Amino acid sequence: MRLDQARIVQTALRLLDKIGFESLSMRRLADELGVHASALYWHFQNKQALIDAIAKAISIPFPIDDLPDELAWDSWLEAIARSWRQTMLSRRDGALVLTSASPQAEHFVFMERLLSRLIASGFSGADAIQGFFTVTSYTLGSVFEEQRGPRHRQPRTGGKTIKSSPLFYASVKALSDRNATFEHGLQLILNGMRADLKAETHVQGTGRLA
Amino acid sequence: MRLDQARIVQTALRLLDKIGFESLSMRRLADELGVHASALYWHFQNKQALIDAIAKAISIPFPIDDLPDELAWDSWLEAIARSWRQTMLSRRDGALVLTSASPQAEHFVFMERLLSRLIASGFSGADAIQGFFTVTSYTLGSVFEEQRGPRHRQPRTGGKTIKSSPLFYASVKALSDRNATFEHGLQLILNGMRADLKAETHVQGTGRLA
DNA sequence: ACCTGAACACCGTTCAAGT
DNA sequence: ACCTGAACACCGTTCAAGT
Repeated sequence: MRLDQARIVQTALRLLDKIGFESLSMRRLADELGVHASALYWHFQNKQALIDAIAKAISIPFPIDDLPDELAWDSWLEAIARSWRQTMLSRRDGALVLTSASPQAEHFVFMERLLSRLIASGFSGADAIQGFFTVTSYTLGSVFEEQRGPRHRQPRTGGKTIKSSPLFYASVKALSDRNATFEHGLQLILNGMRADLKAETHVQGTGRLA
Repeated sequence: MRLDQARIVQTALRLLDKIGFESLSMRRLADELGVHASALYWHFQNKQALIDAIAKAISIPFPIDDLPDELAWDSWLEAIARSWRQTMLSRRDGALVLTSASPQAEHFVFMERLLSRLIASGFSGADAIQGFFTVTSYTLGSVFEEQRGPRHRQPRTGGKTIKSSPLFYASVKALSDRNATFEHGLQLILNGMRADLKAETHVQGTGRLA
């Protein structure tokens, strides 16, 4: 069976879910394909190029055409945040994969559309960018914490931690619904942006890039 | 010159700033110390233990005793977010180092104090935890993006990106003041929490862990 | 065109042996 | 007690050689 980029990437995705990103090596992947590691370098320039291809394969296409201009700006931000989060959650160590990959040109196209949409809604250019940065930082950090290995979640202080940290252990329960937790934080940020928008439109009416 | 944990960690920090976390290997560190890599295993059980020690050495002690109960809850959150951010920014790849390390028991003590402070201010247990989670996720994601290598920041579409992404390139300028950008996003979240707090106290007066 | 096989310069970790 | 030196099972990447 002959190799090609698609088959390599598919096998890499299967392997990623099985052994995790840290263990995903060119040699291990080649083994899985019944081939020598050097064979992969005919199809990909190096490991980085393979990672980029994996990231692209994982990425849910941004719903850019499904978002009409009539849709409220906060619905746009919600859609992009959820879409990116689902992309990262779709595979083991997805956040790590995406941040290890080179940025995809597609993201910049989408960002452009989003920023102009926010500015059209009354945000100043600076506030639009700040809001976008805040939402993406939060989304990235949130998935990162969600995907941390189980080893990283437990403190090493033994049994007495439970007694001395009742609020923390109650919080583990409270945060068990990951989706609801993410949505709550997202709304916190959007509420802050709504307040900014109100102040913005009341003071100067229209927003230009500062 | 004899080895000890302190000298190893200090050298590791110097090396970290010079070559970055990905290149920081036991063998490279041993070279820097004029010793064989195996010698390090007398002082640390394995690389993970060394990383934990590095993370601890980097961490600014949380200003837990400098924060009186009289201080407003949002000042508490601001202080913890800034302190953690400064810790991560203090060294090259600091965010990566901190997330690669095992959680420090000290953090849980601090979190406990913070949550009880938020609840005492009128938040429900659930809202206190959600707010804390949102702030920490945002802070982590924010520093992560800030510390990404220069290679990761440029799209590979050549020169025409500038023309097709004017808003994006304006945003690069707008986000140049990293501290101000971080503070703005932090205030977005805190504003959202303030709105939640108002609704909370108006409805039920006092907050208990839900 | 596409893959093998050997090689190079690396990893983390273990362990007998030295001092 | 503390370190050396060799070894084991790994890495990413290159390149001549095979088909």
